[in-house]
Amino acid sequence: MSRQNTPSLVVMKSTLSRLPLYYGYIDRLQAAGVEAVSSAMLAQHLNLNPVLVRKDLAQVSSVAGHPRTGFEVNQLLDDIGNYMGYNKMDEAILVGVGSMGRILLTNSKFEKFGLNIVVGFDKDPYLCGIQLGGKHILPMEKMESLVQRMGIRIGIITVPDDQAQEVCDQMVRCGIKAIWNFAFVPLKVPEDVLVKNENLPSSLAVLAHKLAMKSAVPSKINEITEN
Amino acid sequence: MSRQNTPSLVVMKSTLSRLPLYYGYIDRLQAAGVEAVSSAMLAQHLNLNPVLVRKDLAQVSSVAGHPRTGFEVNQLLDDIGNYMGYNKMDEAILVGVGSMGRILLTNSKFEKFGLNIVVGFDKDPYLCGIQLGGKHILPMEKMESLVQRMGIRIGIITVPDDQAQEVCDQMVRCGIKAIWNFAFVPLKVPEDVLVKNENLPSSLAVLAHKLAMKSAVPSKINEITEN
DNA sequence: TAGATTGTTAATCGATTAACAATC
DNA sequence: TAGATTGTTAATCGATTAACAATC
Repeated sequence: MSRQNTPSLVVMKSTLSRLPLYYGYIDRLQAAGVEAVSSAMLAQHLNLNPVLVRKDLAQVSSVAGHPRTGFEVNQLLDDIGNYMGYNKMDEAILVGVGSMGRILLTNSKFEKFGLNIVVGFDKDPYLCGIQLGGKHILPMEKMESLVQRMGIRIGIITVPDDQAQEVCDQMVRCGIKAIWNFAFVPLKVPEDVLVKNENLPSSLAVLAHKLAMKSAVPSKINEITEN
Repeated sequence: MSRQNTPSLVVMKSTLSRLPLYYGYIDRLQAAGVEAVSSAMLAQHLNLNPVLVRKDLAQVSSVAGHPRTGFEVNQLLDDIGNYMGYNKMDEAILVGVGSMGRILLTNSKFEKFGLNIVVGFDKDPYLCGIQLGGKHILPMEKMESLVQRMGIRIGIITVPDDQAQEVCDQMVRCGIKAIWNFAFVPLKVPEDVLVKNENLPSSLAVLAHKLAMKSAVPSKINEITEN
Protein backbone atom coordinates (compact mmCIF):
# COMPACT_ATOMS: atom_id res chain seq x y z
CA MET A 1 0.00 0.00 0.00
CA SER A 2 1.63 3.23 -1.07
CA ARG A 3 1.77 6.23 1.18
CA GLN A 4 -1.04 8.72 0.70
CA ASN A 5 0.39 12.19 0.29
CA THR A 6 -1.66 15.36 0.80
CA PRO A 7 -4.40 13.70 2.89
CA SER A 8 -7.58 15.61 2.27
CA LEU A 9 -8.26 16.63 5.86
CA VAL A 10 -4.90 18.15 6.51
CA VAL A 11 -4.21 21.46 4.84
CA MET A 12 -0.70 22.73 4.47
CA LYS A 13 0.17 25.06 7.25
CA SER A 14 1.14 27.76 4.83
CA THR A 15 -2.11 27.57 2.89
CA LEU A 16 -3.75 28.65 6.09
CA SER A 17 -1.69 31.78 6.20
CA ARG A 18 -2.60 32.73 2.64
CA LEU A 19 -6.33 32.18 2.82
CA PRO A 20 -6.94 35.43 4.70
CA LEU A 21 -5.12 37.29 1.94
CA TYR A 22 -7.29 35.73 -0.73
CA TYR A 23 -10.33 36.45 1.35
CA GLY A 24 -9.49 40.11 1.77
CA TYR A 25 -8.81 40.60 -1.89
CA ILE A 26 -11.87 38.70 -3.11
CA ASP A 27 -13.96 40.57 -0.60
CA ARG A 28 -12.92 43.82 -2.22
CA LEU A 29 -13.65 42.40 -5.66
CA GLN A 30 -17.12 41.45 -4.52
CA ALA A 31 -17.71 44.92 -3.15
CA ALA A 32 -16.61 46.30 -6.51
CA GLY A 33 -19.17 44.11 -8.28
CA VAL A 34 -16.66 41.79 -9.95
CA GLU A 35 -18.17 38.37 -10.60
CA ALA A 36 -15.25 36.11 -11.40
CA VAL A 37 -11.64 35.84 -10.34
CA SER A 38 -8.79 33.70 -11.65
CA SER A 39 -5.85 32.24 -9.78
CA ALA A 40 -3.61 34.24 -12.05
CA MET A 41 -5.27 37.47 -10.99
CA LEU A 42 -5.01 36.64 -7.31
CA ALA A 43 -1.43 35.54 -7.74
CA GLN A 44 -0.46 38.74 -9.46
CA HIS A 45 -2.10 41.05 -6.96
CA LEU A 46 -0.79 39.19 -3.93
CA ASN A 47 2.65 38.47 -5.33
CA LEU A 48 2.33 34.72 -5.25
CA ASN A 49 3.02 31.87 -7.63
CA PRO A 50 -0.16 31.11 -9.64
CA VAL A 51 0.22 27.36 -9.17
CA LEU A 52 0.37 27.84 -5.45
CA VAL A 53 -2.86 29.81 -5.54
CA ARG A 54 -4.54 27.17 -7.66
CA LYS A 55 -3.53 24.47 -5.22
CA ASP A 56 -4.76 26.46 -2.29
CA LEU A 57 -8.10 27.19 -3.91
CA ALA A 58 -8.52 23.60 -5.05
CA GLN A 59 -8.26 22.60 -1.41
CA VAL A 60 -10.97 24.86 -0.08
CA SER A 61 -13.30 25.48 -2.99
CA SER A 62 -16.47 23.43 -3.03
CA VAL A 63 -16.74 23.63 -6.81
CA ALA A 64 -14.11 23.38 -9.51
CA GLY A 65 -12.98 26.56 -11.15
CA HIS A 66 -14.06 27.20 -14.71
CA PRO A 67 -11.38 27.10 -17.37
CA ARG A 68 -11.20 30.46 -19.12
CA THR A 69 -13.17 32.37 -16.45
CA GLY A 70 -11.83 31.19 -13.12
CA PHE A 71 -13.86 31.10 -9.93
CA GLU A 72 -17.17 32.66 -9.11
CA VAL A 73 -16.51 35.43 -6.59
CA ASN A 74 -19.50 34.91 -4.31
CA GLN A 75 -19.06 31.18 -4.15
CA LEU A 76 -15.33 31.35 -3.49
CA LEU A 77 -15.67 33.96 -0.80
CA ASP A 78 -18.24 31.80 0.87
CA ASP A 79 -16.07 28.70 0.62
CA ILE A 80 -13.02 30.36 2.12
CA GLY A 81 -15.22 31.88 4.78
CA ASN A 82 -16.68 28.51 5.65
CA TYR A 83 -13.35 26.83 5.59
CA MET A 84 -11.72 29.36 7.88
CA GLY A 85 -14.76 29.64 10.08
CA TYR A 86 -15.40 33.29 9.24
CA ASN A 87 -19.03 32.53 8.66
CA LYS A 88 -19.76 31.13 12.06
CA MET A 89 -18.91 33.14 15.14
CA ASP A 90 -16.27 31.87 17.52
CA GLU A 91 -16.25 33.32 20.98
CA ALA A 92 -13.21 34.35 22.96
CA ILE A 93 -12.39 36.01 26.25
CA LEU A 94 -9.60 38.47 26.88
CA VAL A 95 -7.64 38.98 30.07
CA GLY A 96 -5.76 42.19 30.70
CA VAL A 97 -7.50 45.38 29.70
CA GLY A 98 -4.41 47.51 29.10
CA SER A 99 -3.78 49.35 25.89
CA MET A 100 -3.43 46.23 23.76
CA GLY A 101 -6.44 44.65 25.40
CA ARG A 102 -8.49 47.72 24.60
CA ILE A 103 -7.47 47.69 20.96
CA LEU A 104 -8.54 44.11 20.61
CA LEU A 105 -11.80 44.62 22.45
CA THR A 106 -12.76 47.58 20.31
CA ASN A 107 -11.45 46.43 16.93
CA SER A 108 -14.48 45.66 14.81
CA LYS A 109 -12.49 43.71 12.24
CA PHE A 110 -12.52 40.58 14.35
CA GLU A 111 -16.17 40.14 13.55
CA LYS A 112 -15.44 39.93 9.88
CA PHE A 113 -13.21 36.97 10.63
CA GLY A 114 -15.88 35.23 12.65
CA LEU A 115 -14.51 36.20 16.02
CA ASN A 116 -16.33 37.69 18.91
CA ILE A 117 -14.35 38.74 21.94
CA VAL A 118 -17.23 38.57 24.36
CA VAL A 119 -15.78 40.05 27.55
CA GLY A 120 -12.60 41.41 29.00
CA PHE A 121 -11.32 40.48 32.45
CA ASP A 122 -9.05 42.57 34.61
CA LYS A 123 -7.94 42.46 38.18
CA ASP A 124 -8.18 46.23 38.51
CA PRO A 125 -11.50 46.87 40.34
CA TYR A 126 -11.76 50.33 38.79
CA LEU A 127 -11.98 48.86 35.32
CA CYS A 128 -14.56 46.27 36.23
CA GLY A 129 -18.08 47.23 35.42
CA ILE A 130 -17.27 49.58 32.56
CA GLN A 131 -17.81 48.72 28.92
CA LEU A 132 -15.43 49.02 25.97
CA GLY A 133 -16.65 48.60 22.43
CA GLY A 134 -19.86 47.29 23.91
CA LYS A 135 -18.00 44.61 25.85
CA HIS A 136 -18.20 44.34 29.62
CA ILE A 137 -15.09 44.29 31.77
CA LEU A 138 -15.42 41.79 34.58
CA PRO A 139 -13.32 40.83 37.59
CA MET A 140 -11.14 37.75 37.31
CA GLU A 141 -13.32 35.80 39.70
CA LYS A 142 -16.08 35.69 37.11
CA MET A 143 -13.95 34.01 34.51
CA GLU A 144 -14.47 30.39 35.35
CA SER A 145 -18.22 30.43 35.49
CA LEU A 146 -18.59 32.53 32.37
CA VAL A 147 -16.20 30.43 30.30
CA GLN A 148 -17.92 27.24 31.37
CA ARG A 149 -21.43 28.57 30.99
CA MET A 150 -20.75 29.87 27.47
CA GLY A 151 -18.47 26.99 26.50
CA ILE A 152 -15.72 29.36 25.41
CA ARG A 153 -12.53 27.73 24.21
CA ILE A 154 -10.35 30.66 23.11
CA GLY A 155 -8.49 32.98 25.46
CA ILE A 156 -6.41 36.07 24.78
CA ILE A 157 -3.66 37.12 27.16
CA THR A 158 -2.77 40.79 27.18
CA VAL A 159 -1.43 41.10 30.72
CA PRO A 160 2.14 42.12 31.64
CA ASP A 161 4.75 39.41 31.07
CA ASP A 162 5.12 38.46 34.69
CA GLN A 163 1.44 37.65 35.08
CA ALA A 164 1.02 35.75 31.85
CA GLN A 165 1.74 32.26 33.12
CA GLU A 166 -0.62 32.67 36.03
CA VAL A 167 -3.43 33.86 33.78
CA CYS A 168 -2.63 31.05 31.38
CA ASP A 169 -2.97 28.50 34.16
CA GLN A 170 -6.32 29.96 35.15
CA MET A 171 -7.52 29.78 31.59
CA VAL A 172 -6.47 26.18 31.24
CA ARG A 173 -8.28 25.33 34.48
CA CYS A 174 -11.43 26.92 33.06
CA GLY A 175 -11.22 24.71 29.99
CA ILE A 176 -9.73 27.11 27.44
CA LYS A 177 -8.15 25.14 24.60
CA ALA A 178 -6.45 27.84 22.49
CA ILE A 179 -4.48 30.80 23.76
CA TRP A 180 -3.38 33.88 21.89
CA ASN A 181 -0.48 35.23 23.90
CA PHE A 182 0.76 38.82 23.69
CA ALA A 183 3.17 38.47 26.60
CA PHE A 184 6.77 37.74 25.76
CA VAL A 185 7.13 34.59 27.78
CA PRO A 186 6.86 30.99 26.63
CA LEU A 187 3.74 29.59 28.24
CA LYS A 188 3.65 26.16 29.80
CA VAL A 189 0.47 24.42 28.79
CA PRO A 190 -0.83 20.86 28.71
CA GLU A 191 -0.43 18.89 25.47
CA ASP A 192 -3.93 19.56 24.26
CA VAL A 193 -3.86 23.35 24.48
CA LEU A 194 -2.83 25.43 21.46
CA VAL A 195 -0.69 28.52 21.97
CA LYS A 196 -0.02 31.23 19.43
CA ASN A 197 2.50 33.84 20.50
CA GLU A 198 2.33 37.37 19.19
CA ASN A 199 5.35 39.57 19.59
CA LEU A 200 5.13 42.85 17.75
CA PRO A 201 8.52 44.29 18.68
CA SER A 202 10.32 41.21 17.48
CA SER A 203 8.32 41.16 14.25
CA LEU A 204 9.59 44.60 13.49
CA ALA A 205 13.09 43.61 14.53
CA VAL A 206 13.02 40.75 12.05
CA LEU A 207 11.99 43.18 9.33
CA ALA A 208 14.79 45.56 10.32
CA HIS A 209 17.23 42.69 10.26
CA LYS A 210 16.17 41.60 6.81
CA LEU A 211 16.62 45.13 5.60
CA ALA A 212 20.10 45.23 7.06
CA MET A 213 20.98 41.89 5.46
CA LYS A 214 19.64 43.05 2.15
CA SER A 215 21.76 46.17 2.14
CA ALA A 216 24.80 44.08 3.00
CA VAL A 217 24.18 41.42 0.35
CA PRO A 218 22.11 42.77 -2.55
CA SER A 219 19.74 40.06 -3.71
CA LYS A 220 16.16 39.67 -4.73
CA ILE A 221 14.67 38.90 -1.33
CA ASN A 222 11.65 41.15 -1.50
CA GLU A 223 8.13 40.77 -0.24
CA ILE A 224 7.91 38.87 3.00
CA THR A 225 5.16 36.41 2.38
CA GLU A 226 5.47 33.93 5.18
CA ASN A 227 3.43 35.83 7.71
CA MET B 1 32.62 22.42 -8.38
CA SER B 2 29.96 21.15 -6.04
CA ARG B 3 27.16 23.34 -4.84
CA GLN B 4 27.71 24.93 -1.44
CA ASN B 5 24.72 24.35 0.76
CA THR B 6 23.96 26.53 3.75
CA PRO B 7 26.01 29.53 2.56
CA SER B 8 27.26 31.35 5.60
CA LEU B 9 25.68 34.70 4.85
CA VAL B 10 22.17 33.43 4.34
CA VAL B 11 20.37 32.28 7.43
CA MET B 12 17.31 30.12 7.23
CA LYS B 13 14.19 32.18 7.32
CA SER B 14 12.86 30.19 10.21
CA THR B 15 15.99 30.60 12.30
CA LEU B 16 15.22 34.27 12.21
CA SER B 17 11.85 33.69 13.80
CA ARG B 18 13.31 31.65 16.61
CA LEU B 19 16.17 33.92 17.58
CA PRO B 20 13.89 36.35 19.42
CA LEU B 21 12.63 33.45 21.51
CA TYR B 22 16.13 32.39 22.44
CA TYR B 23 16.99 35.97 23.19
CA GLY B 24 14.04 36.47 25.49
CA TYR B 25 14.70 33.30 27.41
CA ILE B 26 18.46 33.84 27.74
CA ASP B 27 17.82 37.41 28.79
CA ARG B 28 15.77 36.11 31.70
CA LEU B 29 18.49 33.61 32.56
CA GLN B 30 21.03 36.41 32.63
CA ALA B 31 18.82 38.47 34.89
CA ALA B 32 18.56 35.45 37.18
CA GLY B 33 22.35 35.20 37.35
CA VAL B 34 22.66 31.98 35.36
CA GLU B 35 26.01 31.75 33.61
CA ALA B 36 25.65 28.96 31.08
CA VAL B 37 22.90 27.56 28.94
CA SER B 38 22.70 24.43 26.80
CA SER B 39 20.80 23.84 23.60
CA ALA B 40 18.94 21.10 25.38
CA MET B 41 17.74 23.53 28.03
CA LEU B 42 16.60 26.08 25.48
CA ALA B 43 14.94 23.39 23.44
CA GLN B 44 13.03 22.05 26.37
CA HIS B 45 11.78 25.41 27.59
CA LEU B 46 10.80 26.64 24.15
CA ASN B 47 9.39 23.35 22.93
CA LEU B 48 11.82 22.92 20.09
CA ASN B 49 13.99 20.12 18.78
CA PRO B 50 17.46 20.31 20.41
CA VAL B 51 19.26 19.76 17.12
CA LEU B 52 17.39 22.66 15.61
CA VAL B 53 18.49 24.89 18.47
CA ARG B 54 22.10 23.76 18.11
CA LYS B 55 22.05 24.54 14.42
CA ASP B 56 20.53 27.94 15.03
CA LEU B 57 23.08 28.81 17.67
CA ALA B 58 25.97 27.52 15.60
CA GLN B 59 24.96 30.01 12.95
CA VAL B 60 24.94 33.09 15.12
CA SER B 61 27.35 32.35 17.94
CA SER B 62 30.79 33.85 17.60
CA VAL B 63 32.36 31.12 19.72
CA ALA B 64 31.75 27.39 19.79
CA GLY B 65 29.71 26.02 22.64
CA HIS B 66 31.50 24.00 25.28
CA PRO B 67 30.74 20.31 25.49
CA ARG B 68 29.31 19.47 28.87
CA THR B 69 28.45 23.08 29.85
CA GLY B 70 26.90 24.63 26.76
CA PHE B 71 27.10 28.32 25.92
CA GLU B 72 28.15 31.24 28.03
CA VAL B 73 25.03 33.31 28.69
CA ASN B 74 26.52 36.79 28.36
CA GLN B 75 28.38 35.96 25.20
CA LEU B 76 25.44 34.26 23.55
CA LEU B 77 23.05 37.05 24.41
CA ASP B 78 25.46 39.50 22.92
CA ASP B 79 25.90 37.44 19.77
CA ILE B 80 22.20 37.06 19.14
CA GLY B 81 21.76 40.74 19.89
CA ASN B 82 24.45 41.69 17.42
CA TYR B 83 23.15 39.33 14.82
CA MET B 84 19.59 40.60 15.04
CA GLY B 85 20.66 44.20 15.39
CA TYR B 86 19.25 44.58 18.90
CA ASN B 87 22.47 46.18 20.02
CA LYS B 88 22.45 49.01 17.57
CA MET B 89 19.44 51.28 17.28
CA ASP B 90 17.42 51.33 14.08
CA GLU B 91 15.16 54.27 13.55
CA ALA B 92 11.65 54.15 12.17
CA ILE B 93 8.78 56.53 11.55
CA LEU B 94 5.13 55.77 12.05
CA VAL B 95 2.18 57.16 10.09
CA GLY B 96 -1.31 57.09 11.55
CA VAL B 97 -1.64 57.94 15.21
CA GLY B 98 -4.82 55.99 15.93
CA SER B 99 -5.09 53.45 18.68
CA MET B 100 -2.60 51.02 17.16
CA GLY B 101 -0.22 53.82 16.31
CA ARG B 102 -0.32 54.97 19.91
CA ILE B 103 0.45 51.54 21.26
CA LEU B 104 3.47 51.25 19.06
CA LEU B 105 4.69 54.76 19.86
CA THR B 106 4.41 54.20 23.58
CA ASN B 107 5.57 50.58 23.81
CA SER B 108 8.97 50.62 25.44
CA LYS B 109 9.77 47.07 24.37
CA PHE B 110 10.83 48.17 20.93
CA GLU B 111 13.96 49.66 22.43
CA LYS B 112 15.04 46.34 23.76
CA PHE B 113 14.97 45.04 20.22
CA GLY B 114 17.06 47.90 18.93
CA LEU B 115 14.19 49.86 17.50
CA ASN B 116 13.41 53.48 17.98
CA ILE B 117 10.19 54.83 16.53
CA VAL B 118 11.34 58.43 16.37
CA VAL B 119 8.16 60.30 15.39
CA GLY B 120 4.56 59.76 14.49
CA PHE B 121 2.87 61.50 11.60
CA ASP B 122 -0.82 62.20 11.25
CA LYS B 123 -2.95 64.28 9.00
CA ASP B 124 -5.17 65.37 11.86
CA PRO B 125 -4.00 68.88 12.78
CA TYR B 126 -5.30 68.46 16.33
CA LEU B 127 -2.87 65.64 16.98
CA CYS B 128 0.12 67.43 15.53
CA GLY B 129 2.31 69.08 18.09
CA ILE B 130 1.47 66.81 20.98
CA GLN B 131 3.81 64.13 22.30
CA LEU B 132 3.16 60.47 23.02
CA GLY B 133 5.66 58.38 24.90
CA GLY B 134 8.08 61.23 24.42
CA LYS B 135 7.63 61.12 20.65
CA HIS B 136 6.42 64.14 18.70
CA ILE B 137 3.46 63.91 16.37
CA LEU B 138 4.08 65.86 13.20
CA PRO B 139 2.00 66.77 10.15
CA MET B 140 2.46 64.69 7.02
CA GLU B 141 4.22 67.50 5.21
CA LYS B 142 7.20 67.15 7.49
CA MET B 143 7.77 63.54 6.60
CA GLU B 144 9.98 63.85 3.55
CA SER B 145 12.48 66.23 5.02
CA LEU B 146 12.72 64.39 8.33
CA VAL B 147 13.15 60.97 6.74
CA GLN B 148 15.83 62.27 4.44
CA ARG B 149 17.62 64.30 7.04
CA MET B 150 17.77 61.40 9.49
CA GLY B 151 18.31 58.77 6.82
CA ILE B 152 15.40 56.69 8.09
CA ARG B 153 14.65 53.54 6.14
CA ILE B 154 11.83 51.89 8.10
CA GLY B 155 8.20 53.01 8.02
CA ILE B 156 5.17 51.78 9.94
CA ILE B 157 1.69 52.16 8.49
CA THR B 158 -1.15 52.30 11.00
CA VAL B 159 -3.67 54.31 8.97
CA PRO B 160 -7.11 53.06 7.90
CA ASP B 161 -7.06 50.55 5.03
CA ASP B 162 -8.18 52.98 2.39
CA GLN B 163 -5.31 55.35 3.04
CA ALA B 164 -2.59 52.76 3.30
CA GLN B 165 -1.50 52.69 -0.34
CA GLU B 166 -1.26 56.44 -0.49
CA VAL B 167 0.87 56.59 2.65
CA CYS B 168 2.97 53.74 1.32
CA ASP B 169 3.62 55.67 -1.90
CA GLN B 170 4.66 58.70 0.09
CA MET B 171 7.03 56.62 2.19
CA VAL B 172 8.59 55.09 -0.89
CA ARG B 173 9.09 58.54 -2.40
CA CYS B 174 10.87 59.62 0.78
CA GLY B 175 13.27 56.72 0.46
CA ILE B 176 11.81 54.26 2.98
CA LYS B 177 13.03 50.73 2.21
CA ALA B 178 11.08 48.57 4.65
CA ILE B 179 7.41 48.90 5.55
CA TRP B 180 5.55 47.31 8.43
CA ASN B 181 1.93 47.38 7.34
CA PHE B 182 -1.01 47.11 9.75
CA ALA B 183 -3.62 47.86 7.10
CA PHE B 184 -5.35 44.90 5.53
CA VAL B 185 -4.50 45.70 1.92
CA PRO B 186 -1.68 44.31 -0.19
CA LEU B 187 0.68 47.21 -0.82
CA LYS B 188 2.17 47.85 -4.21
CA VAL B 189 5.84 48.69 -3.82
CA PRO B 190 8.92 48.76 -6.04
CA GLU B 191 11.12 45.65 -6.16
CA ASP B 192 13.61 46.95 -3.65
CA VAL B 193 11.19 47.74 -0.83
CA LEU B 194 10.42 45.14 1.83
CA VAL B 195 6.88 44.81 3.15
CA LYS B 196 5.79 42.91 6.23
CA ASN B 197 2.05 42.69 6.75
CA GLU B 198 0.56 42.41 10.19
CA ASN B 199 -3.00 41.29 10.50
CA LEU B 200 -4.12 40.59 14.03
CA PRO B 201 -7.69 39.53 13.36
CA SER B 202 -6.62 36.96 10.83
CA SER B 203 -3.90 35.64 13.16
CA LEU B 204 -6.55 34.90 15.70
CA ALA B 205 -8.80 33.43 13.04
CA VAL B 206 -6.03 31.01 12.05
CA LEU B 207 -5.72 29.96 15.66
CA ALA B 208 -9.47 29.47 15.93
CA HIS B 209 -9.44 27.44 12.75
CA LYS B 210 -6.66 25.19 14.01
CA LEU B 211 -8.61 24.62 17.16
CA ALA B 212 -11.67 23.67 15.15
CA MET B 213 -9.62 21.28 12.99
CA LYS B 214 -8.08 19.72 16.03
CA SER B 215 -11.42 19.01 17.61
CA ALA B 216 -12.61 17.47 14.37
CA VAL B 217 -9.52 15.30 13.85
CA PRO B 218 -7.75 14.58 17.13
CA SER B 219 -3.98 14.58 16.52
CA LYS B 220 -0.86 15.86 18.15
CA ILE B 221 -0.71 19.27 16.45
CA ASN B 222 0.05 21.38 19.47
CA GLU B 223 2.22 24.41 19.95
CA ILE B 224 2.23 26.74 16.99
CA THR B 225 5.88 27.46 16.49
CA GLU B 226 6.07 29.08 13.09
CA ASN B 227 5.41 32.62 14.21
C1' DT C 1 -11.19 26.54 -33.09
C1' DA C 2 -7.55 28.81 -30.21
C1' DG C 3 -6.26 30.09 -25.95
C1' DA C 4 -6.80 31.05 -21.24
C1' DT C 5 -7.38 28.69 -17.36
C1' DT C 6 -7.93 24.69 -14.58
C1' DG C 7 -6.15 20.60 -11.70
C1' DT C 8 -2.55 17.00 -11.20
C1' DT C 9 1.79 14.55 -11.34
C1' DA C 10 6.71 14.89 -10.99
C1' DA C 11 10.86 17.60 -9.83
C1' DT C 12 13.00 20.81 -6.96
C1' DC C 13 13.99 23.18 -3.07
C1' DG C 14 14.55 24.06 1.76
C1' DA C 15 13.94 23.07 6.55
C1' DT C 16 13.75 19.67 10.15
C1' DT C 17 15.11 15.49 12.21
C1' DA C 18 18.10 11.41 12.92
C1' DA C 19 22.52 9.43 13.46
C1' DC C 20 27.03 9.87 14.99
C1' DA C 21 31.80 11.16 15.76
C1' DA C 22 34.38 14.70 18.47
C1' DT C 23 35.23 17.10 22.78
C1' DC C 24 35.88 18.51 27.44
C1' DT D 1 37.12 7.84 32.71
C1' DA D 2 32.12 8.33 31.62
C1' DG D 3 28.79 11.10 30.02
C1' DA D 4 26.73 15.28 28.67
C1' DT D 5 27.02 18.21 25.17
C1' DT D 6 28.71 19.92 20.90
C1' DG D 7 28.76 20.35 15.59
C1' DT D 8 28.19 17.89 11.14
C1' DT D 9 26.72 14.68 7.64
C1' DA D 10 22.94 12.09 5.78
C1' DA D 11 17.96 11.03 5.69
C1' DT D 12 13.42 12.59 5.93
C1' DC D 13 9.77 15.44 5.47
C1' DG D 14 6.95 19.03 3.57
C1' DA D 15 6.08 22.95 0.69
C1' DT D 16 6.85 25.23 -3.65
C1' DT D 17 7.62 25.21 -8.45
C1' DA D 18 7.69 23.21 -13.13
C1' DA D 19 5.59 20.59 -16.67
C1' DC D 20 1.56 19.16 -18.85
C1' DA D 21 -2.85 17.17 -20.08
C1' DA D 22 -7.83 18.42 -19.71
C1' DT D 23 -11.52 21.72 -20.30
C1' DC D 24 -14.67 25.21 -21.73
